[in-house]
Amino acid sequence: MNNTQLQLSNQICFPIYSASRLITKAYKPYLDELGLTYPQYLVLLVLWENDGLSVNQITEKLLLNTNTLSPLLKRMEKMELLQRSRCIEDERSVIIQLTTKGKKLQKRAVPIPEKLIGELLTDQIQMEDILQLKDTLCQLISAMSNKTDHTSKA
Amino acid sequence: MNNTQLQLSNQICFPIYSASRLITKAYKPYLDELGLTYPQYLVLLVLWENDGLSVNQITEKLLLNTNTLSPLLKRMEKMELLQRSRCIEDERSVIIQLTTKGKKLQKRAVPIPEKLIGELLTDQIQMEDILQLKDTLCQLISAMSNKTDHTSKA
DNA sequence: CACGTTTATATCGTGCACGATGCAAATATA
DNA sequence: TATATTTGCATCGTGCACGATATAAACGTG
Repeated sequence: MNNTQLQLSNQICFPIYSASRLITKAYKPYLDELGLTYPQYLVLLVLWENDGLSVNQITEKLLLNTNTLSPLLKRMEKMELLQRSRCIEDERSVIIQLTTKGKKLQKRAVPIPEKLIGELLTDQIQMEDILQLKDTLCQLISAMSNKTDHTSKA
Repeated sequence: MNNTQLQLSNQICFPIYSASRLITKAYKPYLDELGLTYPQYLVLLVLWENDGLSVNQITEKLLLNTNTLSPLLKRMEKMELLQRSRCIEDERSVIIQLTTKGKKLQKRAVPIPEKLIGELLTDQIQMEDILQLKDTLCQLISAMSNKTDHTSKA
């Protein structure tokens, strides 16, 4: 059986999966300097942009579930990057707020995106390609994220 | 501080990361029927195309390390999808061979890629966009995978 | 042929992802 | 206002990913 459909080289999903892993790996040396993992960096990006969000609001922005974010946020609290506190108006909600240490980290994170882009660009890949890649991916994401909710219930 | 660079919406890596997770999730219902995870499915894609490869040869095709594949292959052996055996010429190598059960699964996997593509296509995203997406990603991957070797050594 | 080096694989520890489930606060409905 | 339902978050178990390390086989060099 020689199924063209099943050849690895013809799969669209495998390049996305591999690229995601390789890019996370490319981030690592820069994030290591800040003592962060890639998902932790994503949480900080959200909070730097908008501090004091609830756990649920962060799950919506990152398309992650609470069962991923809860332990992640606890680790970040232990690292003294942020503080978790129950919302007064709604005791179910947990509000995440940056500590001074968490806020200060932003300045050191500023140069990272530019460095990463620099590593991605080659003779073959121009900035224009990257932007188009991003555009297509975002359309894919919005098409797919409609189909799944982000609670951890089936 | 209002850093455009650090806005989540301006990151190229976040869409790749999210798309990868969402696509794996889209595969899940189909792979559940076969009792497979997405990485296990990838291993089978490789073996269906070329049975009897060594662990190292599989790591090269999937850009994964042995410390990821070793336990994964052991689980698949326990599932009776494949067999692991030391190579006779070189006792260091482990040869992976599909069992009858592993080979039979291919027939049930054939319709999966087409179904997935069907879910990705919308008014906004045509087949042409998907193919270009794949092309750019593959160039990114080849650019990045040159920078890292796939052993688990630093 | 001894011995240092490389190569192929495995093990360990940590941190995601995520389905399933639990629980308490808030809300809706009878 | 009791009770059922929904909502927000947490916990648990399993399976990746991956850096660090270990181990044995193969290889290279004197």
